Amino acid sequence: MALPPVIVWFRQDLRLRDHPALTAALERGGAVIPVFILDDAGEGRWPAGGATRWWLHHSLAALDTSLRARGSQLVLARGDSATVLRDLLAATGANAIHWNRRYEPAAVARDQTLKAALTADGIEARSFNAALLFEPHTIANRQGGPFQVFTPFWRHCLTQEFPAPVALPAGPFPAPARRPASLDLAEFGLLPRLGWADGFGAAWTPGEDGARARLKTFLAHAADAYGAQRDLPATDGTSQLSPHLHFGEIGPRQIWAAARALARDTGVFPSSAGVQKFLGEIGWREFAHHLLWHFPATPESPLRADFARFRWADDADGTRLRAWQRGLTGYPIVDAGMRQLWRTGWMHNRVRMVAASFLVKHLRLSWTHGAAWFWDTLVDADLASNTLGWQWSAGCGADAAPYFRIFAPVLQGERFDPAGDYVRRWVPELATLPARWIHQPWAAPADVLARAGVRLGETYPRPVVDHATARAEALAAFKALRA
DNA sequence: TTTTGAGTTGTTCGA
DNA sequence: GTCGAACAACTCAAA
Repeated sequence: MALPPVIVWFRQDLRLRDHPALTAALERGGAVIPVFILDDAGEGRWPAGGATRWWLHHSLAALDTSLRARGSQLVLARGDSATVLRDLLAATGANAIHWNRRYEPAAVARDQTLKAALTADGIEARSFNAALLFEPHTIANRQGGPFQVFTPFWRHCLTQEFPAPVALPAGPFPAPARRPASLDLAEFGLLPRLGWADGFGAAWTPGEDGARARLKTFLAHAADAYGAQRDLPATDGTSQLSPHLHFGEIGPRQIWAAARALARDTGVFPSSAGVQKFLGEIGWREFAHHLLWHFPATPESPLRADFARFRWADDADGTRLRAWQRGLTGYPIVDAGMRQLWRTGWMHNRVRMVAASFLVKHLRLSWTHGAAWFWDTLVDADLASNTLGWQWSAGCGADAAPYFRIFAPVLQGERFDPAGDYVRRWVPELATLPARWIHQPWAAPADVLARAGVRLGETYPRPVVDHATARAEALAAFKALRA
């Protein structure tokens, strides 16, 4: 009598290496049935946005290819997760389900209910940690509560131990006697009907192999210089691992192990200040997930409750929001970022901060508008990171920027894109403007504009708000909140 | 137990 | 041109 098969429920862990749920299933010795369920309703208010759906399509294809190379294949299903899993149990004779945990409020609630119900019915439901260095409930301050400031959080984390990544299971994977039916990937309808994602494929390689290649390239070429280069949007100074991390094509423990391996040559860990800074970013991702787990209302509500009564600007017809979304604010660094986002599904981190500050401070539109737009357009849209980032920018979250920190778009452009290469690339109508004026075309002499073929208000917009005025109004509005 | 110092990413103003 | 101060308020942890 063969052992009953085990269902391995893939979610945001689309890899085979360092996959504790899969490894534990294989160790039982029976067949494994890998399944992915598209369950939008189960995501609560945050079903995957357009750009992440594009990524998910390709990542699922890559995972299926990897599984087929091991004699297995990914079962695709759509609908209520619990119902699908119950049907699969019945159809395959499986008596156990394994999954790696998620930390978004809707997923946590769903998984807890499901686990209790399955256990009550005698089905073994086991969950594992593949997404984080530490389980959120194991990291607490002296008072026993969650850290709300990054530095003490991370300092504390660095004193704690976490397991090494789980090795790639040896193949082939035992297949079940009865293979359940699967949808075709195309039936998920994850790819956009319109062509807005046409440029994504040139920029990204979704899937575990793509993630590993990206990490390898980054550690070999960019990590040591990360500290300085990461702030320059015209260069490839960042790791660009965020979408791979979101879908769990690679996990933080693997990244940690790879950085440690790199340090073997020097005998020092981390091997350089750049690597240390990069690992700190892994720490921020960790911080974001822990905060979301502790404060599940934060995707919609400010962590600092007094912000709920902040008076945002009136934008009833959506003019301001649309100008920001389309990259037509008249501030080149902001517009370049918003257009890079639209074209590639990604925006450089430095420019995200500038664009976010501009929306919240200069346009005084709620951070929730920005969070919603990023959620739909970023290939790395992640509820934990998106929430932390926007609340940080607005000054209403954990360890948030002080209200008077208002990024000056011209200054930021001149400081971090001094030659204007980034602006030229994404705002082609300014491409031939000299660097002296490229971050403030409205101030350029008429003959300079004419030679560059720029007609303000026609080929490129005038600034939607005046910086000095908007800054003063934002300072007053945010200060009033304090009173 | 209480006090104290420090804390991702900035800008402007005035000396 | 450079530099320090001011722009709050609160959490956390070390002393």
